[in-house]
Amino acid sequence: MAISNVEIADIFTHLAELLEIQGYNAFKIIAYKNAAREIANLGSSVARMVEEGDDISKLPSIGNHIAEKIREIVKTGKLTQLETLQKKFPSHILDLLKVEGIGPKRAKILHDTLHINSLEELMRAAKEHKIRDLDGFSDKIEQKILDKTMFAKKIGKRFMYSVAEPHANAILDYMQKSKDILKVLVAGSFRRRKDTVGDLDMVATSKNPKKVIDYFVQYPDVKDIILHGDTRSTIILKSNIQVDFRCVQEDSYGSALHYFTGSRAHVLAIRKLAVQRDLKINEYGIFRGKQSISGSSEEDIYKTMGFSYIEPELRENRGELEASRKGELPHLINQEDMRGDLHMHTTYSDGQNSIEEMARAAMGFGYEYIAITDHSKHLSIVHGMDEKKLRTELDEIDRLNEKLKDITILKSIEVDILEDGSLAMSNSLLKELDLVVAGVHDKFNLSAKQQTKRILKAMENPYFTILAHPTGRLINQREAYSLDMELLFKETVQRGCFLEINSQPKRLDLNDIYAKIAKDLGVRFSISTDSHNERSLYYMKYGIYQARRGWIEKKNVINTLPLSELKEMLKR
DNA sequence: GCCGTTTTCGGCCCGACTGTTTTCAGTCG
Repeated sequence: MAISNVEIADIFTHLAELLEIQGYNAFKIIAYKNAAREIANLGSSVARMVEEGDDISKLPSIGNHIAEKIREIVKTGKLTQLETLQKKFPSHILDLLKVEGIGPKRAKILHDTLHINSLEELMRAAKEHKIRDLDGFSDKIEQKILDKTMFAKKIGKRFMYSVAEPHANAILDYMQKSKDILKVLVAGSFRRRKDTVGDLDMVATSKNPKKVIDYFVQYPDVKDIILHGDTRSTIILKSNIQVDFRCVQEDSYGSALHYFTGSRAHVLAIRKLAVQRDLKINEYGIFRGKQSISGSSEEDIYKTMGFSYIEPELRENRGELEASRKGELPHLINQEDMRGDLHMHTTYSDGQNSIEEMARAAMGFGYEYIAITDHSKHLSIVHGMDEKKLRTELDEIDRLNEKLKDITILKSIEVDILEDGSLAMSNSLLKELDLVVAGVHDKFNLSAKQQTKRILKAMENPYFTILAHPTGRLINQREAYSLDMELLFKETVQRGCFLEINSQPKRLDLNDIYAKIAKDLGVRFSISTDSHNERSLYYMKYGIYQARRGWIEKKNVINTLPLSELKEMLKR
């Protein structure tokens, strides 16, 4: 399997950080970081481009030097320059940078004078008061390091969107009660609906920022106050989520919101364009000389720079600026577009509610149809159905469709794709179903070649309809299994199958980057909840968020279709 | 190391907060 963009990007990030600690030219370091970001965001596989002889030095932020390094990485799987550096600096030294208050300069001093290379060694040195007398340190900084090192070790993970969400809503609610606040919003990756959130960024307007900040740090759920200035503050909640708060005057709201919504890559790209036009953009507005010419709303910012409004989910510098300028931005899908949910479980397998309970709950969402997709019987699935049990379930669905007039229950199954690519249910039964959702639930460690072959073999079955959670990743728990994604996407289109965007908060699989690649190759999707009880049907919104980040439109999604059209679509 | 609608050289996004700083370096986002 060729090396992934993320792995290549990581190599350049590590290279940049190690060079930074060594005190190399700052702009060279920025160049490596820019290259890393560009590669991580790229829609197509860099390794594949290299193998096919494309000129990667034409890519933004990639010149001849970095292109040569990339070719070395693709060819050998590693970068000699980085290996050499790592021999000099143990890999754990980069952990020091995760401690609040330690940047490259202080990390270098700690390494050079006290030979500190890990968080453990840092903590020991701080406890023994060896740090306070170093150049650039003090007893106060030493104490801060001691406090923060504990924290750095605990964290290091991003929070799932659904975990951050209630905290974001609660603190937003609290801030709205301040009488000094005019407007307030949660910006950052949360507003961009990213599947994981590193911290929460809040932006507010007020005539009296100081008062607002003082109110902010009194939030009852605060564990620690990191920073407490006149216009900004940073706190840590008891849940260990960091919240950055920024307060500006009302005529700067648009630019502040834009800046703190990010992404960094998106904002930097626009700032560069501004510089080319002799303008300056900061969080207070767009300036020509000292004259502010824009800033009160985001629409204003984009218009001044010659763009149509760009939805937060698209702001990743993945082509949205060019698309906006050309008037080719997608019309992103909305929750209201959904007419049904095509993946859910009942007590027939590992779900907690009956078919009727699930159907009635779905009616509450205004759905026209649902598909019941209980598990097939297989070693890895608890309470999976055999043929007899599925037959019983189908009979019950017939009775319920007679009884319930406002919703149609489609007959389906979540069938296992076995290691040899066959499906764990006989075709004589599968052909009676309206659709077949199939998924991989074991043998995650096959090689990319084997895993891809397994799934493509399964798709040869004429009753195969939708591939469930295509990469199997679980956020913060399990990596995606190795697959040749582009081949999978092309074959999916070729065979008239569909890919799922699974809305479970810990799955969100396909993710945004793959969804966009797949869409561009003509793949159509099902966005479904994989609900195991009636309460989780609302997960649909998380799947929609992920789809929007993947530039997905209503027309790309089959469960936005009216039932009659959906049925046509499901015929292979 | 990258990049170019005055440039193949000389720039590189921009500002707030902290510490102990009397004018700024380091860090962070």
